[in-house]
Amino acid sequence: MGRRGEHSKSEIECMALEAAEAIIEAEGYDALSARKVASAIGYTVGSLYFVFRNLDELVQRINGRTLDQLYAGLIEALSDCRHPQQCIYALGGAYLGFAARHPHRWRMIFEQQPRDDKLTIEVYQEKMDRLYELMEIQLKALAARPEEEVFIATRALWSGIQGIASMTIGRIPDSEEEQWAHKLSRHLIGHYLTGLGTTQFSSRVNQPVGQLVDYPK
Amino acid sequence: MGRRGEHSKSEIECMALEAAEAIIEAEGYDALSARKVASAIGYTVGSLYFVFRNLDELVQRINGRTLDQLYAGLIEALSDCRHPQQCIYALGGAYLGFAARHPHRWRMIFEQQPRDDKLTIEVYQEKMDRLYELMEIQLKALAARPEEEVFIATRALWSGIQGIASMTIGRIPDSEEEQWAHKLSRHLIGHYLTGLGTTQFSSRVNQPVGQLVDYPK
DNA sequence: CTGTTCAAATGAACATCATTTAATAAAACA
DNA sequence: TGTTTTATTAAATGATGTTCATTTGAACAG
Repeated sequence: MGRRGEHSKSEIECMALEAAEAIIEAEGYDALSARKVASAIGYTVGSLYFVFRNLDELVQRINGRTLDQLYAGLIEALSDCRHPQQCIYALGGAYLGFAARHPHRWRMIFEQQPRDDKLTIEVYQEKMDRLYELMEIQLKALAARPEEEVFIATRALWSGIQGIASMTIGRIPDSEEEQWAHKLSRHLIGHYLTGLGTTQFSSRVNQPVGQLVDYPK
Repeated sequence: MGRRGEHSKSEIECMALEAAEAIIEAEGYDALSARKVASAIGYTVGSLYFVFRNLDELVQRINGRTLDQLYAGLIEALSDCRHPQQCIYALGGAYLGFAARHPHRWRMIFEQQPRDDKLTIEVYQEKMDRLYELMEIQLKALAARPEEEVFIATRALWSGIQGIASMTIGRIPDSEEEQWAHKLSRHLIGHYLTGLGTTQFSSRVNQPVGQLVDYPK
């Protein structure tokens, strides 16, 4: 039972975040409850509300930390690659690897719904932009393009990888699932970049078999 | 107050599903509750459990219906296109349109987590495969490729579109968001298909500026 | 018309949840 | 030592999903 002054406010905060993360990692988001977190750190529910405004805030804090860890993982992955294209593959692989290793926490980022609070969303968005930026840098290095196009390409590519993760990565870690995710990722990135490359000079030099028709503007 | 024998079991089931869909569409998944559905159809909670095993089952039934509607929308979209590539754009556009028009029900499909019941998941998977198939047909028509590659391409492309939807479509309908989603979709599909087309004959005829390096097998 | 049957429908009960708040106890300070 | 402050708790509130004993009313038997 947390004795008076045994832990500072920020210590309790940290303990709570770690306990909550452990619960989520082990049993999933639905298993998270204020009482469970409180008892895990040796306090009662009320104390949690002394530190966090509500459970939503706790979840958003965890999401922030998860995004930070993800960012660190991507940075780490970039140290193993040289050429921009290699780096893009590395980013995709690192993202999928993280999602596969921490499926519950990763899903939580996208499944939480903030009822109010635009402020926290801004911090959130900032962390997301940081992730985007890593891809943007590689795309810029790959080919000189108008800023607008790089912006779009970045979002399209990240979205594609995110989609692969969300369609293939289940609730419990499964190495076969992850392999499949990586395969899809390499396929999508590979062909997308090839397409980006060919349209650099001319958008329709190579008409494939079948009738390739331009999308109506 | 539902009088004795006023509605058959399947009628109540249908009423409940429609009421629940209306609640979700209007207030989101979190606003759904057994009591709310029951009172909406003029019955009490207990009666709901006479028809559905639990709320999870009701949600899965709704998801099934949503997937059916989505499928119908995609079929509809295919009637407006001629060439395979046009059709692929149309599929992507129809998917994003549906997600934008019914954000809550669309999200529910991916956010629900089945604790048990592999049986319902099979029906579920079957409906998903039907969606995949629509894309698969177009890809096959676009270019003759090994079956395995078409299989992968189908999943990669759908995943990409799904990712775009999940990253851009928020909780409340917003036409600007939807426009942005469509833009990303056209971009991703366009370059991906171009890439797929160029690699049909040779995988590296057009080396872009910057160093294009093959992904290590 | 009366009594019995039986499934449909109910509403209360249970356990759990997030959140609030009045009470308390310990530390800090006078 | 007495007062103030505040960290901490326990209990209360109202909502949730789910269960179940009870009731109700329609259909049928005599």
